[in-house]
Amino acid sequence: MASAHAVLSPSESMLERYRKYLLDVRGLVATSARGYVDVARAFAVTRVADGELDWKCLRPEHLIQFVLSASRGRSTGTAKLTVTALRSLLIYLHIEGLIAQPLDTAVPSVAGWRLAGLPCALERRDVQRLLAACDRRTHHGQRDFAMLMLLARLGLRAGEVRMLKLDDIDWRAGELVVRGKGQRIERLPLPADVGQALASYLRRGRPDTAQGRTVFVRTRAPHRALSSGGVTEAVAAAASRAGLPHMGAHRLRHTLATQMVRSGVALPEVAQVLRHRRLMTTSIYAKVDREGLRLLARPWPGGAA
DNA sequence: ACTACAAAGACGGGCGATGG
DNA sequence: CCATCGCCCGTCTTTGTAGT
Repeated sequence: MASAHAVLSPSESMLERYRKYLLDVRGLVATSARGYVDVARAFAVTRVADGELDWKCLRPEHLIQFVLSASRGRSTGTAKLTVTALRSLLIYLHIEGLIAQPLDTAVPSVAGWRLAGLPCALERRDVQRLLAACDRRTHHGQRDFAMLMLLARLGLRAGEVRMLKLDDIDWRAGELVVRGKGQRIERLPLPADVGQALASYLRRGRPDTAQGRTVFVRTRAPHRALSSGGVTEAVAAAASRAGLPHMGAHRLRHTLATQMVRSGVALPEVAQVLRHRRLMTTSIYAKVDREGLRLLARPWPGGAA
């Protein structure tokens, strides 16, 4: 990281302007802008000649070359991000007058089929094992148990657990304010057992010296809010203690959705719990359900079974 | 039903506070 | 004082929304 006094290289100062454009003009959130700038940086190094950025000699084949080399051995999703970010950069360069033509249409498209894989849910007893793997006699266990309850019973995302504020819990109404993906804010009913886990952590597990108003803080000093890896880490550690395969926090969200569909809950209701805006997003779990039924139906009457 | 765009989450590697 | 492990960072992957 360059210090405040160091002179930024030509590409770093261009990238910094690009980042500001993404945030201020395009209105992206910081995490998205970061991903775009990362791609732009990788592209910029291919354009450096004699320590200067050279856009004049840029040709469509250079774009194709870059996408191919950046995507080799990567997932289709990553290739798509590369393409999207590269187009965004080319539009920016054109706006800045650095390239004469908006070359974004010269970037090749990436074919990709969504919903190809199936998210795999945990069995009910495995969720119980995961929860039981938290030693609730310790502060650490109190915290992890409360976080796991939010993930497993309410289907929150890891980031939503991390961002939860003390004031987001409405004990009287039995509701929870959730700050979701895309800067959305919604209220969710707070089941009694989840509320109990939270209350127990707040009374006995959360250090008095905790900084700020976030519910969950680091178990070790400084007792500040967890960063993005913290929640994932707690799930992974519990899975390891329970002797379950490695998993992250999102597995619990999948599990809740799949269990709801399997027990016959209507899709719009599942979508409401997951806070999906489009039913199409939820319908992946309907597919899971059909796959499950197909497996059950495999020993066809009259067959070998 | 497709692609593009956006904003997450997962994960390996390594740092450093902490408690022995 | 030093080994441990919870946590952070960077990179890659996955999930979610919108437009056509």
